[in-house]
Amino acid sequence: MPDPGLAGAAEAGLHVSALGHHHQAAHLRSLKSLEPEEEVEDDPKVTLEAKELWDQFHKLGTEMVITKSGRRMFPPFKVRVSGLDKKAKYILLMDIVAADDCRYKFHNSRWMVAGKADPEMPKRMYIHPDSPATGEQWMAKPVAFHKLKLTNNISDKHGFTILNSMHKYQPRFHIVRANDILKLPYSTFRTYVFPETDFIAVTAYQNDKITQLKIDNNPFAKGFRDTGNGRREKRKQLSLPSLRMYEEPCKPDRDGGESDASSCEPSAVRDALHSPVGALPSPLRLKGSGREEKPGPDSDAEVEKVPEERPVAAASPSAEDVTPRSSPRCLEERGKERHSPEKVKDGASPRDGPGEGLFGTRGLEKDKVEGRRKETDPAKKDTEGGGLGKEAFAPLMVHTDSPPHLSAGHLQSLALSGLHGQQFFSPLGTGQPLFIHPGQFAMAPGAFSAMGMGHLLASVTGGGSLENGALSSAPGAAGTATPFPFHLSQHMLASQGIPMPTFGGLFPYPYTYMAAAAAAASAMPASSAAAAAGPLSRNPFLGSSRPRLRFSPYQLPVTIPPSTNLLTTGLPASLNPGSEGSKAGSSRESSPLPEVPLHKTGSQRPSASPKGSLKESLNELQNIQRLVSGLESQRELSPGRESPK
DNA sequence: TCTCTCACTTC
DNA sequence: TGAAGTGAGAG
Repeated sequence: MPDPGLAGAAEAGLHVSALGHHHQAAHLRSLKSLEPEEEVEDDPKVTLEAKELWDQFHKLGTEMVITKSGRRMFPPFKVRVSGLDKKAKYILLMDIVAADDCRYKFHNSRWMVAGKADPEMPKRMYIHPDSPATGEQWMAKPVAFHKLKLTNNISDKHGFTILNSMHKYQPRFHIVRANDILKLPYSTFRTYVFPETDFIAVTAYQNDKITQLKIDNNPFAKGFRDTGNGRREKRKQLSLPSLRMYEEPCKPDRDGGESDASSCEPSAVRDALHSPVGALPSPLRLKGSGREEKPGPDSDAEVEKVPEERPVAAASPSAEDVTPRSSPRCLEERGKERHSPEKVKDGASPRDGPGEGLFGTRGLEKDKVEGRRKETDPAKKDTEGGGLGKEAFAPLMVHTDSPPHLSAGHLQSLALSGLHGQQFFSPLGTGQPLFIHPGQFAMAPGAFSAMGMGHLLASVTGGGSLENGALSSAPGAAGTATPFPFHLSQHMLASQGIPMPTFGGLFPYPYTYMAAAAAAASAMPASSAAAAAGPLSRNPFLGSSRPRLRFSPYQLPVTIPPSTNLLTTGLPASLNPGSEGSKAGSSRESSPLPEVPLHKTGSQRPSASPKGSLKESLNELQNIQRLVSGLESQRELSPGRESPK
C-alpha cells in the first residue's frame, strides 16, 4: 500500500469536493507534503504478549477492576509488532470498546447477561507514549500499554479509559502509519483485536478464581499470595480450595519460584505466544462457562495456540470469539454460556469481526461515498448484514477508508454512536496519555471545514479543538444527531475525530481504515449526513458540548438498543440524556484538555437493532434537522460562535 | 455494588 | 525513601 495516508486524504478530498468545498485540493497538497514518504510497503504482524496468561484469565472470564482513581489492566496489554517499514514512522494506539450491549452479573459462579448495557461512556483512544516512532523502534521490543488506566469515573480528567462496571469490553490495538499525530485523521488504521483480551469491568472482583489468578501473577499483589503473609491468610483459607483450581493453570507458568508473579508476568510480557488455551475456541468469555468449570484443566494442558494475530480475515474461530460478543449476542449469551464457536462464525463473526465492527455497520452508503475504498465494501457494512462482511474481510485487513457510518446507515449509527466521542489520549512521550486536541486534527479536515460544518462544529465545540476534525465529519455527523456531534461515533477521538464503534469493532483482526476518508465519507453521505449534521450542531448539546468528531475509523457495530440512551441522545431533545451525556461530557470536559469534547453522549451503544434504528434515526435526523435549521439560523446570527475557521 | 482505607509489594 | 499498584475487607 502505497500511502494510505495520501489515499485517504485524497478520498477525503473527493468527498469534500463533493461537498462543494474548495479547500480540498489544498489540503491534499498539504497532506502530501506532510506525508512522508513514500513508503515502503509494510505488512504488520501483531502478536499478543503473554497470551498464555491472557488465556488463563479468559477461560475464567477476565475481570478488570475499575476505580475512581484508575486501575491498570492486568494482565497488561502488550503486543509484539513485526512487518513494519523500519524507516517509516508509526503511531500505535489502543482503545477499549464495548464488546456487546449487555450488562452482566456474576451469578452462580458464572457471568450471565443481566440486561441491556448502560450507556457507554465516551471512549478514549490511548496513544502509546512513544508515538510516533519508527517501525524499527516498535519492532525492537514489545509494545506495552500498561500505563493505560481504567476508571468508572465519568468525570475523569486524567485521560483514563472510562468503562461501565459489569459490562464487557474488548481492547483493540491500532497501528497507524503516520509521522505526526495530527495526521491520524487522514491515516489508515490497522486494527487488531485479540479475543482473549476481552474482559468484564468490575468495581470488585466477582470470581474468586480471577482474584487468585491476579494475585498469583501480579507482582503488586504478592502480599496476598499464599506464601506471603498478610491479610491474605484469611482469605487464603477460604479461597484455597478454589484457588487451586485456578492455580493449577497458572502454576505451570508461574510457579517457579517465587513469585509466581514473576513467572507469570514475565511470561506475559514476553512471549505469550502460545496459548494454552485451547482457547481458541472459545473460551469465551465469561459467560458461561468458563470460570468455574474448568479451571484448571483446560488450560494449560492443552494449550493450543491460537493464532496470534488474527487478522480478520482469518476468521478463524478465534476470531469468532471475538465477535460474538457483539451485541447480538447478548441474548444468546444469557442463557448459556457461550460457546462460541458458533456464533462466531458466521454471521457473527464475519461481521462482527472486522467488518462490521468497524466498518461494518453502517457503512453502506458510505461506501458509496467512499467509493473508493476498496476493502471496505466487502465488509459491507450493514449491521445486520451480518454475514456479509465477513468475506470481505477475509483478508485480514480491511482498509477502510472511510467509515461507513456516514451513510444513512450511518446516520443511525451515528446518531447512536455519536454519543460517544472519543478522545485520544496520548501519553506522548511522557507516558501519560494525552488528549489530542481535536483541533489538531482539525485541519486536515480542511475538508471538514469545507464541508461547511465547520462553523457548526465550531459552535459546538466551542472552540474546541476537535472541532475540526470533528467537523468534518461533523458536519454531517455532527449535526445530526446529537450524537454525532460527538462524534460521530462513539469513540472518536474527539480530537482526532476518529470514532470508534462502540462495540464494535471487534474484529479480530486487523483492518484498516482511513480516518480521513471516513471523515469525508461521513460528510458525504451528505445528504443525510448533512442534514444530520446540521441538526447536530444545533443541538443544544452540541453547542455545549463540543462535539467534534468526526469520522471514525471504525465502524460501529452496533446496534443500539433502543432503549438505551443513545437514542435519546440522538433525539434532539434528548440530547442529553442526561445521564450519560452528561457524564461523559463532564468527564471529558474535565479532561485535561479543555476541550473536552465530550461527547459522550450517549452511549453509544448503538442501538440494538440497526434496522430499527435506522428508521428511527432517520426520523430523528429529520426532526433534528428541522430543529437545527432553526437553530442554525440563530447561530449564524449570533456573533459569538467561533467559526472554525 | 461501590467506595474507601489498609497492609503490602514493586520499582 | 517514597510513589504507585494490589486485593482485602469494612461500611
